Amino acid sequence: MLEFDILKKDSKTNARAGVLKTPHGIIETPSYVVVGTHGAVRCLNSEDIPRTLTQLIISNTYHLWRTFEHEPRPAYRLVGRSGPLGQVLPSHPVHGAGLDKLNNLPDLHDYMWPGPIMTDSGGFQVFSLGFGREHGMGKFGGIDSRKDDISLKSEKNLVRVTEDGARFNDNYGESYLDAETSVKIQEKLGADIIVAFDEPTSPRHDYAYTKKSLERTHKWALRSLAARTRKDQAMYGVVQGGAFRDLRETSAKFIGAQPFEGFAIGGSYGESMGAPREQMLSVIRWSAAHLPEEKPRHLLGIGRIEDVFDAVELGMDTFDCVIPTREARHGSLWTKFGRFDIKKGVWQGSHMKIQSGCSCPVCSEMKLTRGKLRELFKAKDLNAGRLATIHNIFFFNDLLEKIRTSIKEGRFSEFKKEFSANL
RNA sequence: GCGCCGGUCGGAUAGCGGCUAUUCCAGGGGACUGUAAAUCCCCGGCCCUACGGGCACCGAAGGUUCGAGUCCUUCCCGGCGCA
Repeated sequence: MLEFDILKKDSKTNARAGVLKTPHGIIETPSYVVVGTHGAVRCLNSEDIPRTLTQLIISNTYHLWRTFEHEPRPAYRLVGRSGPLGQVLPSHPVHGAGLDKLNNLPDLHDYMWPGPIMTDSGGFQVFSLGFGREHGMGKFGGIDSRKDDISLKSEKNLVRVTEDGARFNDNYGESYLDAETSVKIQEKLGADIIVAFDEPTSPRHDYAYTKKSLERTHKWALRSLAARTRKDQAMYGVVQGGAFRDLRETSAKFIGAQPFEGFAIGGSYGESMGAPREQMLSVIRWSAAHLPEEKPRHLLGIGRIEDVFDAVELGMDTFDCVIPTREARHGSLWTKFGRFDIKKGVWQGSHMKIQSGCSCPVCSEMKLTRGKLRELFKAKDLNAGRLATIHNIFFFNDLLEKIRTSIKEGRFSEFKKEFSANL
């Protein structure tokens, strides 16, 4: 169901280049994993995805389960079917809702794209809708970046975690998710790689809570394994333990010893115990050291370029992150010299390409200028987000391809240094 | 010339006697890390001993009032109508 071959190990670092084989295609690693939470990469059509060098997409158990239960058509497929680049045809209805929640869930390979897919367990929502909100913590940085006003940082905790699972109270009402339900949903969604149900802890949780939560996550991991009925899906176990070294090591040893086909490192990195970034790198170091070397390792939710370079260096194989897609929608376009905001006045009427020499379809086929893209953003044209998203995803995937090549050619460290210098 | 209507931050707006003048757009700045995010936050007249404070301000000038963008008078400007 999942084969992983390491083709080359870097001599100076723990970086490795490999191939991950799934029933729906192969993934060369290290690889970026594009986020398609609701069963669609936001702003893109199924036809756009193959043009972005994408190898693997991650969708979310919680969101798909909740939206398919309540909405006939998840809102994020509104862009429509694509025609030639630059055109959007009227959207087509996507039917899903009915009476039986689980029966309505689509197989993501039919619904989203036919290539390799992974699904997250919904575990992150236990945190992000729960203590994440209560503590004003996001995935990274320790605060909700959307709010400058400190009084607004803390919001209502919408989750109640018990030993058995998590009770949610979101916009749709109440719901309950546990390891068995998550696996059942993930089996219905049919991804090539599914993830064990876990509880990420907040950086503001103390040692005692983090330890207790970790024990729960381990229990849920075993239950997730036991709940499996399909033989064609791989399952990744998740290492937790906050920023506590002994807990991370314990977790990596425990999870690493279970019959998972791969492993993931999860968590939220905040300011409580030193700089968030250093904290994350330590966590990867502590965890990776105790995971079986021959199996694939995924870093959950991490995604800035510098983070990817460091994570690759520490032996991680795949990374998923909303940065390329979200920033694209928000007007941040990536180039090898860093990112720029396409909405700024300086780009009005500009004849410059997004990035000269870029071989993404938007730059090389459409030859879209910054001025034109800015115009689309200003007009709130749906193609603005779409074209920006295509460019950004291509940029990240292309970068990872270069990283792979550099590892295979034994010059990863040099490439990292060289590329980082321009950012 | 007469009569109506109107002049509020770059544009458009709210405000109908009560303390720091509203909102939207445009403009400037910033954020975004297993997506309740095609989103959110900040700035936007002048001055200062600048995480605070002072002074202005609603076409202009007077007036009424404890208090006026808001009421009155005159003037200026714009639109419409009538001569």
